Amino acid sequence: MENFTSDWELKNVVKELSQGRELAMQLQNHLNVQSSSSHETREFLLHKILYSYDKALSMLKHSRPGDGGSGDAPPPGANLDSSPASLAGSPRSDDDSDQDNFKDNQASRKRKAVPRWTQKVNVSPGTGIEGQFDDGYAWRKYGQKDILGAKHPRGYYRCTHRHGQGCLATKQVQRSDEDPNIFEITYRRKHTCTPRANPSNNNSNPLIPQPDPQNEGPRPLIQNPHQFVEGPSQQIQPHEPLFNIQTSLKVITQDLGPNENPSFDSFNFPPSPTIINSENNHNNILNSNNISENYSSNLSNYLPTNFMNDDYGGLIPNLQISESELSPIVAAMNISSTNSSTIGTHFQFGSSEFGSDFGFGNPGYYP
DNA sequence: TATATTTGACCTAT
DNA sequence: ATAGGTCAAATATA
Repeated sequence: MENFTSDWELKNVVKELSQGRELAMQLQNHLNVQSSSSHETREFLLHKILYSYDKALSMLKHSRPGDGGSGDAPPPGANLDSSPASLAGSPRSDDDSDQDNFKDNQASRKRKAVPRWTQKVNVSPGTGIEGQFDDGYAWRKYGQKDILGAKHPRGYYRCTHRHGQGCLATKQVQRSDEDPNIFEITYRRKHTCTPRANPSNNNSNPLIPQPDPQNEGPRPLIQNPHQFVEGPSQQIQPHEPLFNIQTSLKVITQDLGPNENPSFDSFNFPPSPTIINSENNHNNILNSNNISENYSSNLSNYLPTNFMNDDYGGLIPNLQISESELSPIVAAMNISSTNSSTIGTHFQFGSSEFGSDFGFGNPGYYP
């Protein structure tokens, strides 16, 4: 077990290191030339580099025994780390896989093993905007609960297309006790709804990644502009490599574990936030080789180039917010950002539950 | 009127 | 028994 449990892990380490090198070279170019690159750009590169190294080191340290890592696929149950405090008790993941206990009622009520991944979104303070991200998915709030030990209630959201299209994707938004500016968003299940190109979104957010129209249909919708109590409706997408950085918001994403990252994270900020994200690309990136390219393009422009969709098992988290609100918000963020604002996201994958569901539509339950 | 949110009750897992 | 997650009626908003 001291060895990498799987080729997959080894590849990831190599990939991370290669990526770090690539990024370092880019940074070098930026430094040499007085290019138009801004500090943010450089900082972004720096973050990426550090992240890559940290990640690689982390993999080396843990080199956990893998489960069955098969090939390139990410091993399903690895937890890298931590469970956020706020998420406290939740994750348990293992699923026994018994599905059995289903009562007749609603399967949906059962907390079964469902793949889930968490992202932390840091929003600049004072803006009052608690995160708004538009990943192109529409969410509808269906509940809110006070969580033991947490100062703020947790909001529960489901895909708006649940009934219409049977999309079972859900997410939970929990505001951090310590940092009110941080929201932990846990996604479950991937979207199965059909995509529908929504012009409005695109227009406003050019940066927004677009999932494939064919696979999943993320469509940018917005919903409750009005209230956001503790849980903003936001969407994050772990998968796509796009990060939008639109304002000065910075998004930092990290994935905790190589295994876990389902996909990528992409955040879209309508306006123009700056995002720093890490990638979790293992999965996402279908072509690992191109990763660097993607980054390059992203880094340079901060614009996403192409994404792939998530096909990764549907783990696609989203942050969503109403655009209408975003604009203003973003603007605010920009301002503040100068100094401090940042939106950071961290992904954590949860554990376990990736088993079979991971791949796609899960069987799980349908309404 | 249609759609989204709020909120208490209900259900399940621990 | 308790905490977390979901449902669904009531309410709010466009």
